[in-house]
Amino acid sequence: MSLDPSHPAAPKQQALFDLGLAQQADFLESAPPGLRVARVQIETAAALELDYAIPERLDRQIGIGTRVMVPLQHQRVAAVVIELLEISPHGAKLKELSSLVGSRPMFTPGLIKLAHWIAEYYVVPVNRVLRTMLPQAVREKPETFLTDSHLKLAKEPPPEVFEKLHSTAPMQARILEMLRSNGGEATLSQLRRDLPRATAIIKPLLKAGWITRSEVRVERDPFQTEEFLPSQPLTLTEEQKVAFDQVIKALQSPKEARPLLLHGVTGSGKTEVYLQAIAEVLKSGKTALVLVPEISLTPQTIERFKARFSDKKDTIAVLHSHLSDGERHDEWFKIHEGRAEIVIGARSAIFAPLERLGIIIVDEEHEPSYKQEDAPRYHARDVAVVRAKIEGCAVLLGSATPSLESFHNASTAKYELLNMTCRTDGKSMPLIRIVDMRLERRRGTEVSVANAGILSQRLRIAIADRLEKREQTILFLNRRGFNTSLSCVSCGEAVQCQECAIPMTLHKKDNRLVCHICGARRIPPTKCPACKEPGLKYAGFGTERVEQAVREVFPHARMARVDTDTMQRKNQLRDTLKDFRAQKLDILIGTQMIAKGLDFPNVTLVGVLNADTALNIPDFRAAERTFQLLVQVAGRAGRGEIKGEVFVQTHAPHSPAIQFSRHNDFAGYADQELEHRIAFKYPPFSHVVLISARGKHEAQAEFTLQTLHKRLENGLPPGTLMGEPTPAALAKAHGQHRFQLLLRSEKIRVLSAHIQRVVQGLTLPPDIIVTWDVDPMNLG
DNA sequence: AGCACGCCGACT
DNA sequence: GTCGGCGTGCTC
Repeated sequence: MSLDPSHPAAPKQQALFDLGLAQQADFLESAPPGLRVARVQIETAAALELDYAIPERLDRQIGIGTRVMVPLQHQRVAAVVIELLEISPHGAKLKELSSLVGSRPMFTPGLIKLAHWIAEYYVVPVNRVLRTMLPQAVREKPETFLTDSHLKLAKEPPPEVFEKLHSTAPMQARILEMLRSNGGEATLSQLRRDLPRATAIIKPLLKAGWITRSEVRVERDPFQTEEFLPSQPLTLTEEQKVAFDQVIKALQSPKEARPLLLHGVTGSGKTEVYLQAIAEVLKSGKTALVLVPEISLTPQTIERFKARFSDKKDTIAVLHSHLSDGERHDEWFKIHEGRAEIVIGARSAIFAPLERLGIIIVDEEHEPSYKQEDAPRYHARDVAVVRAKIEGCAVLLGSATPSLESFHNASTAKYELLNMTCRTDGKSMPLIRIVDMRLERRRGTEVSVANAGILSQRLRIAIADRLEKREQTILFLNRRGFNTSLSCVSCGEAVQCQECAIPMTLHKKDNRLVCHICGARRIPPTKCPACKEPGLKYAGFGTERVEQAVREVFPHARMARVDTDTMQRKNQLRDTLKDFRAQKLDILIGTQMIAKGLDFPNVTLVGVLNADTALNIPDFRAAERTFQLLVQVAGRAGRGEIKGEVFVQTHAPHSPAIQFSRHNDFAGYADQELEHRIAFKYPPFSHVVLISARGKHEAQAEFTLQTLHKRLENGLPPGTLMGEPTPAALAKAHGQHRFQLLLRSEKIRVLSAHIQRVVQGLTLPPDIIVTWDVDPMNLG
């Protein structure tokens, strides 16, 4: 991949084509005649389904999923057609649809079904779901493409004309020459690169008829400046072949096939299986949808797809949060107009309007980022399974550390399990060494004392060894800042944020205490804000402190810190990772950002500085998260020729998450964890619904939730376990007090329906916000 | 009686 | 979401 710095925003010229082309309504052939009534969902009004008559002039242009404008009282509002009928029960009083929005249905019938499923399952109004399904730019400014003027030499001007122009209008002559040397055509923006005033100069030429002008669309392509070296399919290992054959079977009879769960250890070549499966899908004229977590949606990931399908890389559409509105609009329309065969994207790409879907792939299916944190609070992996069912296509979930939900579904034969246990390079998994920091502290070696338990002696020796061998090290710590708390020696209180109930973190670079929830900053106090005594003591360490410690111990090592504090500048992360890959750096210290998906062949040592952080979160998934994190982080070590080594520093060396990750023993870990889950009726043995109330007034928030609790008790479906309203783990955030209520049930559809009933008749105090989350990923 | 205000249901 | 109907309660 290379970047062309000369015209970073230069529109891609190959993508020019006539504006009118895509607007032919070829989908109409399938619209059945005789259905005169359209049932629509009003976009702005929750659960408002109304019937409208289809006027003659729009006959056969209206299908399920068409966006339309309809008269509603005295207004004209946007709506989506969800059903076509012969007659309406509302008979005579039907008004007529006003007009179409866009030149073809914005939703496929499958997506309309999916929207209703989501609405019911997650207890959200369907209009909210439909809204989420379209990117904002598509919803608000559909079909607003960037255009350019395509200029063509209409006829070759005779020499005397040239001569005359040269003396009377030299600029005009120059433009004619430019066109001639460019094969008789060019775009206006091309001309303007050399002649900024070209727009005005071409006017007389157009008038005289020497050139013609036509408006063409220009794609805003997020990858226009990048080149991709074609790659060939790799030879599959035995294990990959077995997995691949199962995928092929599913592709051949998708309606009978179960969702596939591909459990492949890090480095087992899951992506190669995806790529070859997609190639099969494309061969049969179908399309493929690939979901990846936002964090791994890096240029490297996309490069891999574009490189493999380099002959048709223009048929790959990419959807993620770092696109500009314009780019997202154009990528979406590329899919909408049927010009995309492969879509790669983050969570919301599950709503890509692809037709003829052959397969949906969800990579890293265990990733919590697939859960949307605001309404509709859907889980893209679960939505993918439902969409595949609706579309009648195959669905493949992949992970080195499957979620227990998916693993359980595989154990109970709802899903089909495909295992890949070996690395493709035949290398063994890295050695994982557990360092008991309690012993380390007791031992009190001079270095560990100086570094307040940040680097164990064993890890320090290992780093020194790598520095000597010119191999690289990654140090991982899931906390930013210097110290993680500032507490009073007298009363023990930690300095908290005014708005949130958490201790503030010291960021030494600008000597401020920072709240990691709301971002509030304050100068560190010298006296305890609670008891007014002096004597405040910092404790706990973050990445900033680690960087200092490592610099003290290894003053000559070249290192960089990667967290949101250091990666503020655009492209800074990319540049740092590039330097690390080019071995201009010896040590990379960082948070989440460096834990996942990265592949550096020369990294032979990974240190997890505090494996306990994730373990101590009050959430029934804390251990599962820790296990996943350790296995994924360990996967960063030894991707190249040399065997990797991982040091995991912990105060809880015997905890199962840590012990099982040591041998990369997923099955052992899962068995053990599932015993807990079944004992406490937690997922996957139930579905959880988390209801919360928050507001400025603590008592009011609590009372609201208590009232809701009472209402839920009335007619609570049998088999539902309902807790009591309790303060949330984060009891106060952004100045609002938070309470929560946990419900569990094996029959989530029944519970959802009950919550729907209770919630719809709810009138809330104006300043209290109540939310409900079906299958939450965060309890707090 | 006349009017402001807020709640609630209808909107096709 | 927005509008209008209707009931309540206050003012003239």
